[in-house]
Amino acid sequence: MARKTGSHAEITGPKIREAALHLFAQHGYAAVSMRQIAAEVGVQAGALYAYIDDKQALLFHLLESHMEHLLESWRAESATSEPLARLESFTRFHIRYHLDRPDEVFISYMELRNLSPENFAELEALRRRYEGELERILQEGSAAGLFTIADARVATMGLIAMLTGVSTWFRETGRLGRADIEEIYWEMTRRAVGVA
Amino acid sequence: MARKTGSHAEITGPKIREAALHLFAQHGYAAVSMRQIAAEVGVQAGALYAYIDDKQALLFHLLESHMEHLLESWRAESATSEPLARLESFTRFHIRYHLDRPDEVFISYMELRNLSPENFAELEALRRRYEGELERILQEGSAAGLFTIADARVATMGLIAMLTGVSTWFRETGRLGRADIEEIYWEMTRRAVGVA
DNA sequence: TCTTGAATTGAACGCTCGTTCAATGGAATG
DNA sequence: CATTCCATTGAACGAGCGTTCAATTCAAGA
Repeated sequence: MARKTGSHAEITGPKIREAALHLFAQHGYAAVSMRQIAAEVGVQAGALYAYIDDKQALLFHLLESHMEHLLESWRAESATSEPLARLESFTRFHIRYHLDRPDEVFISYMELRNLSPENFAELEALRRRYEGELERILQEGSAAGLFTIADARVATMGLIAMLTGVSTWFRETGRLGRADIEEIYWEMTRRAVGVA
Repeated sequence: MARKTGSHAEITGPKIREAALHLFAQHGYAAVSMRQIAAEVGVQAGALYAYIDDKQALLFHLLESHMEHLLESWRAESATSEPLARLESFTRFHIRYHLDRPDEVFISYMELRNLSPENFAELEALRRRYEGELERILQEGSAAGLFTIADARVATMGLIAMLTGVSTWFRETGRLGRADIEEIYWEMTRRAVGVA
């Protein structure tokens, strides 16, 4: 047998990315074999290479499109309002987005070191752009006398780490719902920048 | 040739753990081969098995002793004083400890999923105990009316994520020194729990 | 219905993996 | 100096790795 009944590039392509995303998140890039990905898709390992150049490119494109989609989504939601409202908007967006995509978030932080140097550099740039969005809010709020922040860059890194961390422990079936989490984290964020 | 000149168990044993720690942190557990570790130590791969049961046990013992040492160190430093001072003490301790051991910290957060279920459970328990130390401070401070916290557990997770995150971006040669970082993070922590 | 081309198979490539173990040579003891 | 013991070698094991490609079969357009 060769071509399978009902086989289509538009179906198999996305399926490969989904399977890879899920498996990479679960076991780690290095621990997942092309044969495992293929099995999840329902094809033989060789078939994957009609869709990807190699394993490395598969990982890179997953991370790249995650970061690009993150940036696009934020820019679509971000309105040009005053700093405090923008900070609240960013905080809630970040939490929501990260809770919605635990696999993408996980591999974006875990698998950076498995990228080739060039791919790593490109992803770093995207990550910095996203961090820059928050940093700019903090700087503008600071300049306007609304926030009291010793260092915008450090505050950015601290807040992003805190907010992103939610995806490592939050469980949909847990004691608190998403709305509760959003509220608590927003309060902590607001206070951290010196707004009572 | 067999036994090498100057070979000693007390030397090779620690060397293996050091090499593994460093390589796991750099490339990830799954991406590092026993032959790579052996090469770093300066022996053949087979020699490692005089010191460890298998690769999995090597990882586990690295993570286990890191967590145990972290707990011991905190308990040695932690005095029974009032909550705000304890919180400050914890904050500064956590930052200092994590900046001092970037490799241990890295693999402790990255390689949990490469542990067998039993080993994972044991490490989770240690991690929870450490988190519990902070959570208790927050609860006591809350009960004493010193802190204003919506949920001690969520605040714990948020603060630990923020504080631990410092080790992902801090560079010894950077713009700010350790003392600066400690100060800024302590201010953010203090504010986050509602202490002006 | 026939033809063309796209999607997939399955075998094969050369390598590397974690792990075992008999053999061996240096260290330690007396 | 002889002996014992310990640390290590180096080859070997079977398995799995990422990747390639000729062969094959199904889908789709004429």
